[in-house]
Order: sequence, then C-alpha cells, then structure tokens
Amino acid sequence: MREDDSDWFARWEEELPSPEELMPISQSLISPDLALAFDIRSPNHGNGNSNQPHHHQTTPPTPSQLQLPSSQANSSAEFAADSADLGSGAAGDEPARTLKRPRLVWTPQLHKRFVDAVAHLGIKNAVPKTIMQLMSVDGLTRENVASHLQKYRLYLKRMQGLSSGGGAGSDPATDRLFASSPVPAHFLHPNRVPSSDHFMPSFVPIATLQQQQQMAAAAAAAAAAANPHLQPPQFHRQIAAAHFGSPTNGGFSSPTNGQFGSPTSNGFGSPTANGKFDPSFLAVRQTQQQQPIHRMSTPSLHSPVGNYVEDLESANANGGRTVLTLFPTRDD
DNA sequence: AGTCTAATAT
DNA sequence: CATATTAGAC
Repeated sequence: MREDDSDWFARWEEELPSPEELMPISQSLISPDLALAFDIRSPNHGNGNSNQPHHHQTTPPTPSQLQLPSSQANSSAEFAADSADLGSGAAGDEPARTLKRPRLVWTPQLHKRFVDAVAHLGIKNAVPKTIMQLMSVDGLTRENVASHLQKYRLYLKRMQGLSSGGGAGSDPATDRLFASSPVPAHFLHPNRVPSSDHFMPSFVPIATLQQQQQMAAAAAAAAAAANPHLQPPQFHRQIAAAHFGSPTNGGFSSPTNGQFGSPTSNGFGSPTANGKFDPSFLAVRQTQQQQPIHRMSTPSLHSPVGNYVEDLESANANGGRTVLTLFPTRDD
C-alpha cells in the first residue's frame, strides 16, 4: 500500500516539468496577438532566468514551442497588419485581427458621402448598417457610422430648433463639418417625405478607405497632402491604391449587397412599405482603380467638382495616436 | 439574434 | 472635442 504510494509519487515528481518547460506552455496559453492586444509583455523581460531557449537546438521547434520571430521589437510594431480585412473578417490569419483599428476621421468628403447616403435612403431607412452599405467605404464599420449618425442627428435637431426659434448663432468648429455639406431639405422637415427619389445623387463606387498605418505610406501620403496644388488629385489615389489596394485584394471578392430585395424579411421596421430604393446604385466594395466616373450628388446645388478623390492617410494626431483619414482635397 | 440608440468613456 | 465603446431597448 504505502510502497505503492511512494512509487507513484516518485514518478509524479519526476515527471514534473521543469520551470523552463512550463514557461513556453503558459505563454502559449496567451496567444501572441491577444497578448499584444492587451499590451502584455513577455515575462522574460528583465529576469536573469530567461525562459527563451537560446541554444536549445537539440530539439527542433515543435509547433507548441514556436516563438514569434520577435513579434514586436519594442517600439513601433503595434500594428503589423498590412492586410486590411477588418470588415470582412475572412481571409486573414495574421495575428492582427484583434488589434484595434485607428481612429476614423470624418473628413468633409467622407461626411458628404454619409449625408448623401442618408438622403438617398430617407430618414426611415437611414440606419447605420444601411448607410454603411450605401457608402461602401472600405474599412468603414457600422459603429463608425452609428457614432457619426448620432452626432449628425444632434446637429440636425439643433438646426431645426435654431431655424424655428431664431436663436443665437452657433458655429463652433463642430458644426463646420456638418455645414460643409448641404443638408437636404427634408432632413429638417420630418413631415415632408421626399416622394421623389429620382433626384438622388449617384454614388461613386470608390472604396479606398483602409485601416492600417504604414509609416512609409503615411509619409508619402502626407507629403502629397502637404502640397495638393502641386500634384493632381489622382496622384493621391495612386499612392493609396498602390500601397493599400493591391496587397489586400483578395478580401472583397464577394460583394455585400443585394439584401434589399426582401421587404419584410430583413427586419426593417415597417413591413408595409419597403424597397423604395434601387439596389442598382448600391456600390460594391472594391479596391480597384476605377476610372474617373464620378458624377456628383445634389442636383441643383453647387457642384464643386474635383474633390472626390477620397484617400486615406494615417497621421499622428497627438502622442502617437494614429488616426485614419481620407484626405480632404478641399473644402466642399 | 441581430441591430439601433442613448449614454458614457477615452 | 471627436470618436469609440458599452448598455440597454427593440
């Protein structure tokens, strides 16, 4: 009896893994990208007993022991993601799916697109998801739109109150963005319904928003943005397209449209009437260089042509916070 | 179950 | 302050 006990104990003790062996295992419990996302540093930093098997060449690296090739040097490898598949969520095994995307900057152009989308959909259908689809801006997420829509509604409300009550002037920098694109009349008058959908602007299916920040690209883009007058707008496009478009092309082969046909099945609030808008103009996300087929929006409003080149640039706002922006070629 | 919106956090 | 994120309603 007792002998048996000591026996198993001896064996148990003998088979206990050494600390060095434990380390890699416990590390593997936390996937590298997860650790990255949580800003967890390797425990081997600053300890003399480094678990890193420097010269353990006796055994070939087993899959469980695979250590990242210096996953992050230490400084600027936060986003190693060069593949921008965020929205899709497919075709990307890179340890970059958990990373937080850079902050989106709503440029006048992007906002214009937003407004147009809302205008086309009508207030009723103008919900984040639909808007997002209509805008068909690559990399734009539903919450981006939702957040912006929230602010925009606030703005509209304020505008209504202002126009009717005759209040004081308000032009904080906040409103500049919204003021930059014309607010469709019916936005301010919920009563009136834009019975005529036909006067809607046509969309340019350019999807050029991307979500990664390559320093080189940013630098180049920034340089281009710095002197827009020197370079034709298309120049920007080329930069972005060349840098962002190509490498990640495999992600968007399947368009995400075509859900508008079914009136009731989609969960839109009103089962009575639906499908007012033409799916035909629904822009499909693609990252290809489309030739200049831009028509512009609003019918009789001024058409400040020339600024529809939407491009993306990542810049550092403050303290190394990286933001994603489509650069404005000009005010609208 | 998935989406929208209001509120709150960064 | 402009967005992001969360929480709760729908």
